[in-house]
Amino acid sequence: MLEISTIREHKDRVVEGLKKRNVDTTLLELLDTIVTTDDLRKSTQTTLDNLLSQSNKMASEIGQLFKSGKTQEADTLKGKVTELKDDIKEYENKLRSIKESLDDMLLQIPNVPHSSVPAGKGAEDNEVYKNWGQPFPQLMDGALPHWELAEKYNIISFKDGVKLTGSGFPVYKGKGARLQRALINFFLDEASKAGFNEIQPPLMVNKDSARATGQLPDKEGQMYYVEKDDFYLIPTAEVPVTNLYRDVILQKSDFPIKLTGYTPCFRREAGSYGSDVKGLNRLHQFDKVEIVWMDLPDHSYDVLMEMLKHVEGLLEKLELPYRILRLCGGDTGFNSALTFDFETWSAAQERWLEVSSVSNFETFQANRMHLRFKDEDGKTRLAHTLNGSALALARIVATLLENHQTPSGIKIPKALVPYTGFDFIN
RNA sequence: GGAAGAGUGGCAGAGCUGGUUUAAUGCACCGGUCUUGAAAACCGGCGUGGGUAACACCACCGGGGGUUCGAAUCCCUCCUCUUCCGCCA
Repeated sequence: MLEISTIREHKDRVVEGLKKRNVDTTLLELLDTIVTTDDLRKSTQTTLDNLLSQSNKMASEIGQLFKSGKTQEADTLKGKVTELKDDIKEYENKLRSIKESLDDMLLQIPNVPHSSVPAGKGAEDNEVYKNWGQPFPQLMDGALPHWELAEKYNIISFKDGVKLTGSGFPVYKGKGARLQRALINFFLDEASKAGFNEIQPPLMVNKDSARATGQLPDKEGQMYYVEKDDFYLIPTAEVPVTNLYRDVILQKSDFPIKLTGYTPCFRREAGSYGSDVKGLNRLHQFDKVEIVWMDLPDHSYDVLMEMLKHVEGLLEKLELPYRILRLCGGDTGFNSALTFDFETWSAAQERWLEVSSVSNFETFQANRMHLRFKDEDGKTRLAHTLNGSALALARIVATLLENHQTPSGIKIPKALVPYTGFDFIN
């Protein structure tokens, strides 16, 4: 959520930024409405405060009168306060509805993109920031897509997943299961080496948490919901891990806060279809190691670069060709100011698969979460939050299988062998 | 799941027979005096948000709602914690 002060003081910058997102012009008009509604909020609040002040004063006068036995005077004063109460009720209601509509409006405004973000509508306008591992390794004749490899070597069963639960819930078996576990441990170890503190969070969160990181209200339909207890299954570790710092005021010396966590991720993926959902490409449950970083505002873009380096290192150790995209305005997530997507080349499918998304939210998320720190002058200011996948398992497994296949089986990258305990799947 | 008790400012801890306490006091923390320096002592400051040029002022005593002229204090409800019982990895 943007701060109203930002909209007030830097409206030009906000408008310019939102234009890069290719948003509807009504959204730009909303900015003015927000400011005028906020003015109304202030004046209504002031009126209400004055009424409350009067009523407070009278109430304590009544107390004094009772004490000194002047019951009659007290009673007449009571009548006066009762009259005030109608006004107070009225202004309280007015204020509440103003605040609600103000909130509704603010929730519609996405983050302002960073100056480096190119304008654009969608994926076709993203900028290739870096390529690695090209030209692509040539696959042998008769190379198979990962879902066929999975079946051939009996390491992943989509069919059994359907039987147990439904589509999008694969079952990993034997070396497939072992490969999953190896990747999780590899990613967690690499994150630990890079100074991220490992967290094992709950896999369900309450509404407050889902709201704070921005899943609610906009992405409600994407989450599995446990009605009886009012919990949501997490769509990413970002939600519980970031929420550790909800409603927290830090000291400057507490930074940097670097966290990592492995969790399964649950996504309903309503409306997805076609080749998109084939095999491991898009699942309802997948494993992911997430890194979350909170820091001072003036560090956050250095931090973003450091996070990129970390993810690059992982992909290179897994010997997977990848590219990094700087997302254009239209493709950048609602909460993000700057996002880099990592895509690995799925050789057999001949398409790119997104395996990581690294973003700087600046104060957008912190504002909603109330994550702040004390500045030197004693003022509380919003911190910056960032996060990224490091990495998302299922698609990594997909490209790993496809890219490292040989006529006799699948070769495990050297860096992973200590974790799998085998170097070949056949 | 059942029963009882409890949730107060960074921590500890009063207040809880409703009105000079609209949050005492102690510790911690920050500034000052004193000191060669430090400690001690003393003086002052010391929560969050709204609001103001700055004050004033307003809101917040687990969350939400209610009673009352007035609620940390009474009532309802939810959440959490502790203890006991039940169940159980």
